Amino acid sequence: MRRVLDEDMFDKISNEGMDTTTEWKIKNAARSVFHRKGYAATRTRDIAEEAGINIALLNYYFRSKQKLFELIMFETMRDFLQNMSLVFNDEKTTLEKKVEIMADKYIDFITKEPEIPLFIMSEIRNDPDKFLERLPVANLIKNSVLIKQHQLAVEKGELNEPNVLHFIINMMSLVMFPFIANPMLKKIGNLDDSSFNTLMQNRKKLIPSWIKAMFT
Amino acid sequence: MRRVLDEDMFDKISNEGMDTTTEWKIKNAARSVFHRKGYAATRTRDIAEEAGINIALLNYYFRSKQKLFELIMFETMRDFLQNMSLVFNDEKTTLEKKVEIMADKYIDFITKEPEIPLFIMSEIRNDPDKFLERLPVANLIKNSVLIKQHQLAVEKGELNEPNVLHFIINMMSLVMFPFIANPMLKKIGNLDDSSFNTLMQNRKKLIPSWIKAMFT
DNA sequence: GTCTATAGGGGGATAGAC
DNA sequence: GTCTATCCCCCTATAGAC
Repeated sequence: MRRVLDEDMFDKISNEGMDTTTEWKIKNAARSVFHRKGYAATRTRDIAEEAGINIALLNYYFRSKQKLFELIMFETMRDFLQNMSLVFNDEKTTLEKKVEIMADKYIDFITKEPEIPLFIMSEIRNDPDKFLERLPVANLIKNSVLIKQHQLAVEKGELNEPNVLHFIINMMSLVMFPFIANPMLKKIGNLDDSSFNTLMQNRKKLIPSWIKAMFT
Repeated sequence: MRRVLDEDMFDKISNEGMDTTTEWKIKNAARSVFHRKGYAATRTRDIAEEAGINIALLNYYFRSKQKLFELIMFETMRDFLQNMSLVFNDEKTTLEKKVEIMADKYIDFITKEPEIPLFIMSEIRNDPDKFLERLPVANLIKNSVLIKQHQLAVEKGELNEPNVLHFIINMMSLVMFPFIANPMLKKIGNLDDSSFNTLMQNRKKLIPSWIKAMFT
């Protein structure tokens, strides 16, 4: 079953139980290599090798390196944003609780695929419009429950900083930056992968208390 | 005067009043393009064009794309670390004052060349040992005055978190992450370049007060 | 020092057999 | 669907004239 990739990207992202097909093996290898090296430094040969197939087959299924990359990029951003959206738009949790869940969920999510934050930021830089225009990045956050709750808290005088952007930036910074600067931080702190992960686990509890201290 | 690049990189980094030579034009173009696109996505043609010369001349002065890149990378990291070192190792300032200076100096430094944080993190990922082994990244921080002051403050019971790594990570996160996530944040906050810069100027004062709130 | 012309190699993509 | 063989373009680097 050959994939046609000319329609809406998001239709193509579902993986309907094809977890062991050739297509799946290629996509998995592509995700791994693209995440690790970025688009420009990745050779289709690397992907083929990691998938245990050859380049011809890669082009048979995905038409081109470019098309395969866009698929991976959109899938990755979808996962990244979905995680955020779920937390930001939960009607049942308080603002304070949202920070806890965000730290907890995101640190687990990124620990499993630690290359994702740097990958996303790098590739967005290369073509901001392409990936930001097509995805509901802004709306997803602008209309979120979290924004409304923050606005309400500001009006009640519960927060010392009215600009919600600082709130969002700081939350994201404290969670994601350590993964982006991972090699440098491991060097500075004499950490191996295991102790780095422990450090990040500790931050799950620290970050909510820090956010609270900063803004109240 | 042809450059020989086989010796210690740092000897080559001084620019002794050659601010208008061809070599200088090429290096400047290279810095700009490498910072913007990264090593893999950069073509020597791009650099030559931006410098207003041709590829042959680029190779005449710098031997190869690889060598030219390493020069730029080491210069960039040197500037990046030097800025940090000056703050971290000032004997005369308190820990609290260091945070103020760090936020102030770094935000100005990065605002002038906003691509630097993402550039450094991306290229270090591609070859962590190459760039981290040769530079005094770790020692520069481990033996710093800031670390000693932090240790002392912990012993006096003035800080609520004994691990200095969290202190350093949070300071770096709050300053650098916004630049790394720039396109996404501009999208989320409906910002143009000018209002983004204003936001960062505001953070100069906010970050020190936040750090204080977090740790005391 | 600076250019034009070109060599040389790597990497993406396809043809065609099975 | 999957492979081998091959095409061809693009990019880096160099030769050689000025």
